[in-house]
Amino acid sequence: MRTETEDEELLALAQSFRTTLRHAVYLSRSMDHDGELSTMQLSTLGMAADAPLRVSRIAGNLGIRVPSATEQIIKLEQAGLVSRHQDPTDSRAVLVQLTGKGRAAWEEASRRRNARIAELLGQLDAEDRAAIAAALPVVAKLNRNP
Amino acid sequence: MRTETEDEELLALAQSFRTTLRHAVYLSRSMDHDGELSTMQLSTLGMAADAPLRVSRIAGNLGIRVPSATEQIIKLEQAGLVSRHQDPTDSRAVLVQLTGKGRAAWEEASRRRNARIAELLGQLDAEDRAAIAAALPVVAKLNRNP
DNA sequence: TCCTCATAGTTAGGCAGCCTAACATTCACC
DNA sequence: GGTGAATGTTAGGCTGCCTAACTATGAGGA
Repeated sequence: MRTETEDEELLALAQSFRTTLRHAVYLSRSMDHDGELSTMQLSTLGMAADAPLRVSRIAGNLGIRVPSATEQIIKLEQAGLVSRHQDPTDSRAVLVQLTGKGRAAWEEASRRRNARIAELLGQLDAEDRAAIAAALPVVAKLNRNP
Repeated sequence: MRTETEDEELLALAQSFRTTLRHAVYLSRSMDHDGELSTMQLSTLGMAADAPLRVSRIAGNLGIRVPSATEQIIKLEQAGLVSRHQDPTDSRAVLVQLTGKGRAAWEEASRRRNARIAELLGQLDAEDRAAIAAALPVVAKLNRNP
């Protein structure tokens, strides 16, 4: 059973969390112009980097609908970064695969973006960095729950 | 002077941070349909809640350009949530002020959104919540630096 | 005073990214 | 073999951001 005080503390934490979520979105947006690839496109490439992936899986992982994913993938295809093939085990499905150019672009953009974030995090002292490091896995949990 | 190992650790942290940033954006987007007000609109109302605010200040706080802020504010005005007045001390400037209806809508939406986040955070154990709480102020620092 | 430059905001036009609805195709199962 | 589910694509629309161009006002010097 939860007490009233605990509920109030939780709400206060939620309030701060909400503000920080907004900050995170700004941060993310400010990172979004490191070159030609948007964050979403970068994520898409990153997913397909390990193995060819279905459109529906990409959409699911990105948290967007299938038509929106199709749109992004078509753009990436037109840029020569991915190729689309029919899934041999299910002709309805389409497998999205990185091209050589796509892999190179992904690695380069990924490297550059990590460097920019590292620079940002490098301005923090060790204690603050530790706080960040401890919180990262927890945020991932939050996304799996709902 | 920074060692190579430290640099590598920093890059690894940056990589995780980047992933989590994406998670945060998803979380934020999933919160974005709790009613009629978008996150940006909610933030705008929140800013004007304390005192009437200039359009340029709102844009700056939101991290967007002035014309984009004007657009949002006009929508809020049309919805009857804010009013716009010429600044008496500078006729070029426009002060954005909450209406009664705007304040009520903001409080209601804010309360609802906090409750949803609290519910999410409530699923975490105390240790995880502490990790989140410790990291929140650090993210705010990151936004002030760049 | 008047001229010039800076500042505040709006308008116009464009683009990216997301959505739903409707559709074709294929699969799975009875 | 026929029916319903699953996978993508297409079409159309909306939101929210941007830059460029404009108006109006303020500030400061010749």
